[in-house]
Amino acid sequence: MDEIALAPERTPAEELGVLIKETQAALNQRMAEVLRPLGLSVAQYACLQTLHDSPGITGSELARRVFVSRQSMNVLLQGLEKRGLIERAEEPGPRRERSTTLTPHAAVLLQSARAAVAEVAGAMTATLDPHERDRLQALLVACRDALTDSPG
Amino acid sequence: MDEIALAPERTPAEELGVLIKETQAALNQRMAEVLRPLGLSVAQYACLQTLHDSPGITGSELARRVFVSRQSMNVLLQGLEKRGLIERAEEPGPRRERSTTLTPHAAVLLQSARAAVAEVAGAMTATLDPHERDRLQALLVACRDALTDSPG
DNA sequence: TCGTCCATGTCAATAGTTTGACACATCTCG
DNA sequence: CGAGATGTGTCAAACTATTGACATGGACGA
Repeated sequence: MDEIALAPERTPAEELGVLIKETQAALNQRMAEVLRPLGLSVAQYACLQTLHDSPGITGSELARRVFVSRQSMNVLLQGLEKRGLIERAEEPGPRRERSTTLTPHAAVLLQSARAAVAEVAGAMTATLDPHERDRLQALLVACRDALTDSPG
Repeated sequence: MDEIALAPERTPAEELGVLIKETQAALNQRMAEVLRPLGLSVAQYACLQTLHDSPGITGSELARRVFVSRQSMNVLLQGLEKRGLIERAEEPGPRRERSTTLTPHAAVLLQSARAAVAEVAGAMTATLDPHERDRLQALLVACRDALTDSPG
């Protein structure tokens, strides 16, 4: 009763691709859930967190790290500025860039957000021992680099 | 000169989270690049591929598997229908569902798309031997399940 | 020095997605 | 049998993000 196998099966590599998407989607959803009570979207959190790690960074660089266009990052920053979470330098910098930094208010909020996100991430890797975690990290780095290096 | 470590460092689990996002973003971008010449977006490809694996599936179920709302899946399907890639049953089914199937034209197109995507996925795992691939898959499954089981 | 090139910031238009709401059909349980 | 719960399809509005375009301000090389 089997159909003739004209349709090729899904390769292991493809299954890995959908698995990565599934995992990322689940992680994103859980993060959105725990960040919602704080009034933050995942993109906003990533923005604040990156800004905390690299203060005074430019908007375009921020956009690259968060994987959005610099235009959407701009509107995102406008929203955060209105809420008093960030401050942008008025004086245009070396090129034309406006240095962006977190306000004390944002630093406090970020602490709560970080705790919530860390809990989600911890739950994700709860069943993994440290060795397995390192192994997973190394394998993912290999996949990411293989994807980003090849195109040029 | 060290600042007091009020700001907690990023935990290994969190680094894993951003790594998953980076890998998924890179994969998505590469897929978009190779699918663009075929006139397909990544979402459209995922839709056709899922429909190929499970013919006659309902739109809502399709939306769940592709991780979009059933409303956006609806407009997505409308676009595919106009291009003659899918056909939706007029007769409302058991509940109110309209069975959706691929047209022969879509099957041909999907073959090219599958080949292109398989190449990208293969490049991603090129540096991994089969054993490492299986290990990565098992670890990702553990992470995904830990995220989807806990909330309920 | 000057012209070309690159990068940032921003505006406008467009496309894609989500949220909220409603009608309809089925299932389930009292 | 009947009322509520559940699931599907669809419309409208709001939101988010992308693409395209432009001005501005350095950087680099002839």
